[in-house]
Amino acid sequence: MAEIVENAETQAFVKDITRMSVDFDRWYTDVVRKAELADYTPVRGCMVIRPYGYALWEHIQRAFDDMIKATGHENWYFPLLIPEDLLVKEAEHVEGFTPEVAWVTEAGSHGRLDQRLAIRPTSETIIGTLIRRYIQSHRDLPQLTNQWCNVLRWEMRTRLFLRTAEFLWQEGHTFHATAEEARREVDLILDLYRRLAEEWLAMPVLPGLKSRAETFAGAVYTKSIEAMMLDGLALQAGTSHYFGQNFSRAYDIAFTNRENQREHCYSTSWGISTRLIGGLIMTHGDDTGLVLPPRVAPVQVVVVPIFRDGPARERVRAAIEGWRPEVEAAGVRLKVDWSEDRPGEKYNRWELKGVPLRIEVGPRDLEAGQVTIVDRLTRERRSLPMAGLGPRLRAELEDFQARLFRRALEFRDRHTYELATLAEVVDHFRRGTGFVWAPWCEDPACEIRVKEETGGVTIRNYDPDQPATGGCLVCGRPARRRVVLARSY
RNA sequence: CGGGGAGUAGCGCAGCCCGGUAGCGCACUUGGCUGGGGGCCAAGGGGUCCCGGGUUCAAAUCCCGGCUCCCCGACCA
Repeated sequence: MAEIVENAETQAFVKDITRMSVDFDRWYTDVVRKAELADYTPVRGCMVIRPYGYALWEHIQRAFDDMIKATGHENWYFPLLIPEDLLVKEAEHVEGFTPEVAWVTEAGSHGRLDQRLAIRPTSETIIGTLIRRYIQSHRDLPQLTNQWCNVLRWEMRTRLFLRTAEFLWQEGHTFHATAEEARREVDLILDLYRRLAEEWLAMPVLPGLKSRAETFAGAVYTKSIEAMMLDGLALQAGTSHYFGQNFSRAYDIAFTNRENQREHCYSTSWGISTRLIGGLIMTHGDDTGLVLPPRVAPVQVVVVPIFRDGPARERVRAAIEGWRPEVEAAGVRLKVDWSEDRPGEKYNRWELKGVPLRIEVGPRDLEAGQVTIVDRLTRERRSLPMAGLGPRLRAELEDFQARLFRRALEFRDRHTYELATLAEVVDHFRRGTGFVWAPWCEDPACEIRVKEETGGVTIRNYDPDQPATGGCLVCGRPARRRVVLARSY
């Protein structure tokens, strides 16, 4: 287990959450439930996403949706149900997914269906089938489609956000006239994912290529972004796949090129899901609960009014209403907590919910013409003048976002190692976690060997442009790749 | 999907062995005192004891089946 931020102060504050150092998995579940992000339901693997969690998703969604719109992509909606004969056309793809596909076999008074219908585990097959109608000429390309939807995969072990049977995601599916252009699309999206993770979620990631063993079913290659969680495990936070003509051949998605010849399209697909929320929690959280990056926090600044009696309450209210419009005009998502709870309870509740900044406004502040501001990371109290609060809070939030990213990056760096041999790797993962860079010859047998000897450590990904030096950690033959190894979610 | 544990008020749990009026803490409601880090006093409300069968005069308790959650091992965004 990685080191955990813990001191007497934090211990005194938290009664509701299992401490990270005691049980990381329970800590995670406690945070998800106590922060009111999500909860269990009567159906295994299906969760209810509560308003605070859904608001988080909406901010992530908005950020990424804007990015893909700006790069020419369009949103569609494709059906939930996929006829069996259609699903099974791409052999490798089917083989990869059938173990976790759920089927609709009968319907109401209709009784048994002639052909069972799959509930989409992903939509390559249905989208391919439908999109071919709209592609005739190279002039119809590229088709840059995306949809925001739910999918269902019958998972064995489930965890809130990280691996649920039903989850929300975005799946992009694009069709191109040339391999070159499709490959560029895969890289473009991977970079948008990197930016979403780093700039919005303050979550540092390693973009790279997946090994053959970890490649998506039916893909020529898969690229991913990999993040490090606070327990040192890797989280695959987004994937972007290049299919070449695999799907286009299976589903006959073709166009007439400039030479008047019929040619199959080159396609890609890519996705991020509500899993990102799990990643967010495990990247920034602490023993007192969530810590949210301002750019996606549903509430960026919470205001706790302090007063003793009616008149004092009124003065505090007037002061807050005085600067509130300016703050909101500055684009700050502000919440004033007028609930009847005591201030201490409010502090704890909003810290648990990860709100970046808290403002306290009481009689002492009014006299001084200031507010008290407390930071979720440092818990330091400072005073800010009421005048000019809008721009000032904007700046504070930007600073908070930057500090959060820096903190996560430093954590990752502290838990990243460079090792040369299998023996060292086995020894390392016997005692700890984290990322380990190591040289690899690219032989799948060596990859399997690593997984077996370490009990589950896998190659997360690698930079295909980066040269490797030395000998393979397993067989000693000249290395072709410098790969990152980790246990993963 | 195999091995282990759990499900009783919103939450955390006791009661179950040894069948007989369903309990405790927190939360909740009302009133008062309070209010800058989870406050105090008083009075209240709240239960398909996970679901379905069985045994019994009688089941939270015993038996059988199922569902969900947690932990440990094989597949996965």
